[in-house]
Formats: sequence, C-alpha cells, structure tokens
Amino acid sequence: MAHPASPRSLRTREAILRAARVRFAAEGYQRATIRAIAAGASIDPSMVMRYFGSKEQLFDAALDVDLGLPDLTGTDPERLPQTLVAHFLAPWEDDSDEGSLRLLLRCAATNERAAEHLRHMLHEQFTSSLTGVLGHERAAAGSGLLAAQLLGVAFTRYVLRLRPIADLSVPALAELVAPSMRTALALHVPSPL
Amino acid sequence: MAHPASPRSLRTREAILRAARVRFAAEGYQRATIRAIAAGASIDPSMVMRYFGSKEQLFDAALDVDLGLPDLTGTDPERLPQTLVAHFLAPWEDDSDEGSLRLLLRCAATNERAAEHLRHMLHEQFTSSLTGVLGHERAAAGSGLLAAQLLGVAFTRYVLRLRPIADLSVPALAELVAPSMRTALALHVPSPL
DNA sequence: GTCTATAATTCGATAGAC
DNA sequence: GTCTATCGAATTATAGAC
Repeated sequence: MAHPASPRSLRTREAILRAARVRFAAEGYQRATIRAIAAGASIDPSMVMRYFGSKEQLFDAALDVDLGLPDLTGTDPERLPQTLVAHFLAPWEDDSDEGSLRLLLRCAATNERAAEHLRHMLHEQFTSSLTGVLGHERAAAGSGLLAAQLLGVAFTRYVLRLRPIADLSVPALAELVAPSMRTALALHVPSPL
Repeated sequence: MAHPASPRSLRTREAILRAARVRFAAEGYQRATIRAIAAGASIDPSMVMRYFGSKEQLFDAALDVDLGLPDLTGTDPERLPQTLVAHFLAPWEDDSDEGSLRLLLRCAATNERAAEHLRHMLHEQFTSSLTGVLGHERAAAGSGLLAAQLLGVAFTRYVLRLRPIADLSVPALAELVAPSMRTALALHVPSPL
C-alpha cells in the first residue's frame, strides 16, 4: 500500500498491524494511541503514519478480518447447530491473530466504522453461509435471531467475560448453546416445551 | 454529594447527568468530553467538575442504572419466556432516562469500569430474579445462557443495530426470541428437534 | 453559584536530517 | 527506511474574579 515492498518492509508492516490490534482490542479506537502502537511494534511513531497514512486507515486495516466459516452445504441438519457453534467460536479462541474478532466486536460498540465492518461481515459471511444450507426464507428469517444468539455468546464470553459462560470449555459451551440454536433454526411457533 | 443541596442545585445536577448519559451513550467514555456534556446541559464546563469532581466520577454516576426486573415468582412457567423477554426489553426501549442501559452495554465493551458495573448488575438483578422462580440449580446453570441470549438481542438491536432484529416491533421480537429462551430454560440435553 | 482564563498534558500529524 | 524535533489542536483540571 505504502511505497515499500521489500521483505523488510512487509515484516514491519505486519508488526505494526499486530501491535495495533493488541492496543485497539485492549483500549478501543480512541484510547489506543499511535505512540503506544509504535512502542508495541518497537518502532518510531512516525513510521506508523508512513505505512498507513493515518490512524483511521490503520484502524480499517486492523478491522479487516475473516469469520472463517466453512461451506455448510451438505451438513447433516441434525448436527447443524453444534457444527455452526463450533465453527463460529473457533476463530474467537485463536490468539494468533491478536484477537481480531474480539477487537471488531469490542470496537463496534462505540465506533460506527467498526460497527459497519461487523454488520457487513455478518451479512456477507454469516447470512450467506446459512442461505446455502437452509432455504432463502428460513435463512432470511432465522439468521438474524441466530446471529443475535451467537453474538450474545461471543460478547458475554470474550468482551464482558461474564461467568459462567466465560469459564466453560469450548465443547461444553457448544453443548450448552446448541439446543437454543436448534430452536432458533427450527423457527416454528412455540410448541409446549 | 458535592456541597450544594438547594433545589436549584439538584436540577443542575440532574441536567448534567442527563447530558452526560446522552454523550457517553453516543460516543463512549473516551470521546465524550466534559465540554460537550456541559454544552448539552447549557452550563459551564467547570461546573461539571464542581458537581462531580472528575470525569470518572461523573461516569460512575451515569452508570448507576437499574434493570427494573419485577418479581417473577408466581409467574406461569408456561409464559415465563415471553414475560421475561418483554420485561427485559422494556427499559431498553425507554428513552426517558436517556438510554442508561444502552450506555452501560455500549461502554462495557471498551471500559473495564463499565464492564464491572454491568457484570454486577446482571448478577444482582438478573440471576437473583431468576433464582426466585427457578430452583437454585436451574438458575445457576441456566441464567448464564439466558443472560447471554438476552445480551445478544440487546447488543444486536440497540448497539449494533443489525437488521432484522433492529427493525422488529417489541412484541414481534419477543415472539421471535421466546422459543429459544424456553429451550434455554428447559436446559435438558438436546432431544432430536 | 457561575464564569473567565489558563495551566499541564497528550495526541495526531508534518518536516526534514541522515 | 528510520529517526528527531516540533507544530497545532484538543483535553482534563485548577485558580480565582464576580
């Protein structure tokens, strides 16, 4: 993006991005300072400007993440809830990307730019992924509720860190959540219990 | 809290608090400035300091809100999900308090102080309210999941404003969510669909 | 009680030497 | 490509006049 394309520059760029995600995730957009990000990348603050132009452009680059949902078509409908929950949770647990998803969810609460990123990602990757395996009608009607449920779990566990959701293992959490997901997917009027 | 106790002072204090909640809700803790809050209250910035001591103490005062859940004991178990959802959503829709709950949820994502407020409120008011109507065991195990689901709906609707959850009427939303709530309350191992 | 004026920081961004 | 130095703006907080 910026001029340099040498391997050295690429490593620097990646180091900045990594440090930026750490700081943005920890303190949000406003409190995270370019100075602190530069310090985290062991580099001069002005380099951050040189590589990314501005704080806002750096933020955009840090928000560019992927939910990584696989193609669900052909999944046994009976196991769809567990599969969906497990695949949805996996990238949140991963720390190798400095918690890009946690960063996105966290900042979306107070930053409209991040919120738009998240809405777009959910629509593009989540709803579309569901439309493949459910019909268009079911997906349109149910994906909203499903997204809300999964966002709730993610927010409770990774952002708010509320017990007991934050303490469970991923498999235990998937088992706990799956029944509600199944209900949301079934999408019929409530039959007694 | 601060010196004055005259009726004039009380009105000023309330005006500051109201304006503070509006700004904190709209921009989060960091971006909301004392200057803007003072302007919203049609008052001098230094008065905010005089009344609340510091920006942080003002923030604490603005976060002191109530979920307003009624006593659920005696509620028809069959109608518990709808009742719970409806009562949970009601104060979020109310604008008379300048969106105190939205403010709390929004800021909890990037401010540890707000997060602690929210965790405490959920534990004190939500879990306790459920323990009354469910047993201790069911409440302890299920309230976490229930809280996650309801937080997910609130976050999706009021903070992220993701469609279609954000567009539905409250009754329609309650009907949509209730089945999943019932499943979460039932809390048994998933029986096939 | 309310306001003016300003102190003391801190930050994003720029210019330019090397 | 990397760093030094600094500008200009914005912020919280304080001191003191009225």
